[in-house]
Amino acid sequence: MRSVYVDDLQNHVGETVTVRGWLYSKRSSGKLLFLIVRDGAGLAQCVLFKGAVSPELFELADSLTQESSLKVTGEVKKEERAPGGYEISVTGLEVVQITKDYPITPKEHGTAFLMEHRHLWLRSSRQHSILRVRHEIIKACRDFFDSRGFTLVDTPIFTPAACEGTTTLFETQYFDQKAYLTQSGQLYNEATAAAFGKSYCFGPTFRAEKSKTRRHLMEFWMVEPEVCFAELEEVMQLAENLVVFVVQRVLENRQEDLKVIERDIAKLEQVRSPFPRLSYDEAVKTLRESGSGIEWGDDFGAADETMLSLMHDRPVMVHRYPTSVKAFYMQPDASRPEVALCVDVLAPEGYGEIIGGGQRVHEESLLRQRIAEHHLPEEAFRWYVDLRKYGATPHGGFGMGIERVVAWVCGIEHVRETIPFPRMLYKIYP
RNA sequence: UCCUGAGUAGCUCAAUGGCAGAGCAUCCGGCUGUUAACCGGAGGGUUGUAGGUUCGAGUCCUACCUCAGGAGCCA
Repeated sequence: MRSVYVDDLQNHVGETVTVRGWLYSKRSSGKLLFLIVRDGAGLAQCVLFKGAVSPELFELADSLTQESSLKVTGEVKKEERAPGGYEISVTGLEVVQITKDYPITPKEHGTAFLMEHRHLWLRSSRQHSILRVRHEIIKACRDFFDSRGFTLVDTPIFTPAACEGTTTLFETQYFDQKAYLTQSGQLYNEATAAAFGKSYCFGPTFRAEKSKTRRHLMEFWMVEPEVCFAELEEVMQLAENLVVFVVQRVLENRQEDLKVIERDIAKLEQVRSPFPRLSYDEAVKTLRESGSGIEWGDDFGAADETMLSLMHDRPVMVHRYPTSVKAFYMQPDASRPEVALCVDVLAPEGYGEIIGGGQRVHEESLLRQRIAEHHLPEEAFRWYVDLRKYGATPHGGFGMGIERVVAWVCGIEHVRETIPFPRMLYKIYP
């Protein structure tokens, strides 16, 4: 018998096919039995009339429990009343395993309970849709860079030194020496960009900060492009184009999933170029007028970022932060060295920072000075300084946090639902 | 790390210091077009842990544990 996936049923109307999957739910009105079968591609309603099938088959179907694995065979019919528009009239059923006491029932549950059962929660339609949007976003990022001449060049997960000296890193043993899990591929990207002209990396990132908010994970994914000869303006344009492209692709390909998640599509349709741009100076002025106690020189607090994010209907780009609140490698503005040539992209609707980046220091002497000022180990950065000795160019790039983008695009509260198995503060199960 | 809140049936939640409850799930019965189906019945409890106050504690007090929300921290 021909096995098909549920999203392909429309091409098999009138044929007898087999669907392999799990029982999502069951409804019965006496001699009429509806099985909703989930196969990963979709949900299919399967129907049995007592009398029209053998008593054994009806009995077997009636004994199925939620999440039992099975192979169901029957004729595909177009049926308006069925979710998805197609229905299978069951003529055969093979039970692979009867499931007992599946913990997640069709009723409501708290997030603590659901996170404890994350390995099973992934089967629920809402979680399933969120992760399909995540897949689309990741694929869109790769397509965006691949079609613009970027080369994917992966950067290492194990790194030899606490590079920036700012974030707290996860320390691990690397034979007889200490190593740290990467907090960013950016420094290595600068080396690969000088080899490939423009490059990007896409991988997991680790931060040991004890952050406990809806925007933070200990392990998350970042896509980081780096472009030689690019100055701040070019970096900002690239970031804007990427965000527009990604949102557009989700709107094109994942309408069904956005519907399941109940996302307000109109808000995403507003995400078009050009994005509003705001210098840090202007942002501080606006925030102070709105009642924030922020002083020039402070980094934005969570409330400030949310406020800025709520002021616009599309992502807003904030550029030229004070050099003192940014990383050591940020290139200072030549006309105003107290500000850095950097940019953050804040997603609308209160979601906040999804991208951070800018132009990097490209002069050897200035970089050496910065390394000294930040008390960073000179030896660990020897290779990084080398990049400024051999064919230095102005260059820049940014990092985009995938989970924050998924949370924003899906319109969900917390980043923990945007990654299959979130690593949270003190929580590493399952 | 700090602040706030919550832990009661498998799940989601009620219960003025005075008999431990409901809905869903499970099991049994009924129903030929259901959409979180519906209707009837049954079983299901060391009220997070340890101590204390009280004639009497799920409820009040103390400590601890766990979870949630937020802050700080965080290219």
